[in-house]
Amino acid sequence: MPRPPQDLLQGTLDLLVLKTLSWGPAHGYAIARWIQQLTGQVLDVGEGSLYPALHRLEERGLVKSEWQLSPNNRRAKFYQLTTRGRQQLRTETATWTEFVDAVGKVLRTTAQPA
Amino acid sequence: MPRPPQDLLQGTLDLLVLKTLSWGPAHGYAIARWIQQLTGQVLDVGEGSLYPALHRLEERGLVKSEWQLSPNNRRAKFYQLTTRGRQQLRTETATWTEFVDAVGKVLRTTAQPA
DNA sequence: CCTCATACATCGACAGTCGATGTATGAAGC
DNA sequence: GCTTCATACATCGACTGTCGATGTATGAGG
Repeated sequence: MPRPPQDLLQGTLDLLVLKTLSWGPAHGYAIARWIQQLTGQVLDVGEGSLYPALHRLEERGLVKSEWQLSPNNRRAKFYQLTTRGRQQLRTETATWTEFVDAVGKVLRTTAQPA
Repeated sequence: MPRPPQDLLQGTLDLLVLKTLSWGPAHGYAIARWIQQLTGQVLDVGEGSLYPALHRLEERGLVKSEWQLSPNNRRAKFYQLTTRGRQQLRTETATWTEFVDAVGKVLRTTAQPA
């Protein structure tokens, strides 16, 4: 029997990155900004977490990278989802939802189970 | 500026345990069962994670323990929330909600932010 | 008796986060 | 020109928590 939710605990970053990339190719810095901005500062992705995550994802073949020039004319490594990455995004989203529901069930229970 | 959500990633277990104990005193084994049962096997709290967590919580003064006899006449250490633990439960629940909302915001966004 | 479920606990391997730090470069102001 | 700032990459070590395995003990049930 699988036990994926636990992996989810520290796997949220991967999910977030994958999702962000589903909007289109982006480089690390932009990914961090978008997440931060979108969540109103609630989520703060440190670069020390982000870059390793990106490398991890690339090694797993979920994203691929390419050096390009950013809009402001600076050298940047753009990441984009692969087909497998898109697939992974779907399954990880589902797992996340399942996990949140499960925690929610516990939090919403007011009486001790039988 | 605080950055609690990240701590939440591996802090979910604490929250779950705190919540479970809010239903009344319980021993470790029962806590694991309840969580597992309530979530329909989705969440599986390993004993190698649970006991350290319990000890951690006790050291932080959020729960206190007492040896007692379980219903089936077996020696067991019963944990119960302290006042500070109840407080902590409230704040951690709020943080969790905030975190889930934040992730949800990212997951529900379909277009690239400005 | 013998086995099973209960119930505690610890251990080492592993992985991921975090803050600090380092580098480089284009843009913008003076 | 010069300095400063934001962009953009990256790595490092310390720390923490999870996980699976393992160990012990004991009451209940056949």
